[in-house]
Amino acid sequence: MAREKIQIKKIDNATARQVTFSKRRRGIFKKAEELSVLCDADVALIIFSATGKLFEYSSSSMKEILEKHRVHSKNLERVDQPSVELQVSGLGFAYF
Amino acid sequence: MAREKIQIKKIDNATARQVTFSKRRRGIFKKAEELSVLCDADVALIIFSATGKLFEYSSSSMKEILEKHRVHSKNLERVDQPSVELQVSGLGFAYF
DNA sequence: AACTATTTATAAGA
DNA sequence: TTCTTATAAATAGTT
Repeated sequence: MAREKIQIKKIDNATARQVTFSKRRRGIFKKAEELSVLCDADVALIIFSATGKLFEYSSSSMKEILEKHRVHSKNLERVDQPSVELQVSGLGFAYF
Repeated sequence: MAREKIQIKKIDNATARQVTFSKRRRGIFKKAEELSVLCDADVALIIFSATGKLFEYSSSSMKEILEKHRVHSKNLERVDQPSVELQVSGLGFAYF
């Protein structure tokens, strides 16, 4: 989202991909934090880099959020996609 | 990020909070999807609204990502914050 | 739900 | 990797 518009597909160049990963990882962590604060939501974000490195953010206890998630997942009711463009390779769900 | 700059604190008005939650939730799901595609990363995002409703996104199998996370968490090595501004109430970690 | 002024995120370059 | 900056994208307030 900057000097030039880019296509959302895997970045070929490994160095460029690493740079983008670092920048966007920071960005999404910030978004997660803002969402949790602004909307009083509980947010957990887990990211594994292509090299297997783990990065995580949680607005409260990761352990508790994942446990709450486990309980909710037991009684899944409906599914929802995040947006039309993201339905190709991504999976968006909403459980109630 | 729009007509006026806002402070990152809980939105008082319940209706406004719900609207912002919906907008930003879509935004962060998109960011999660883009990050996973561009950087070949595996991403899991779990959001509980203030009313307890669960929304989740995962670039691949949520179950598998959480299992991989569980294994990684067993041997935590170091901690890292996402950004200076986000250290107040948020928790940012990186395990290697 | 749609619009748009403005802020924010970020791609490319230094 | 950190900084800069032009531009794309997200979004706050409004309708």
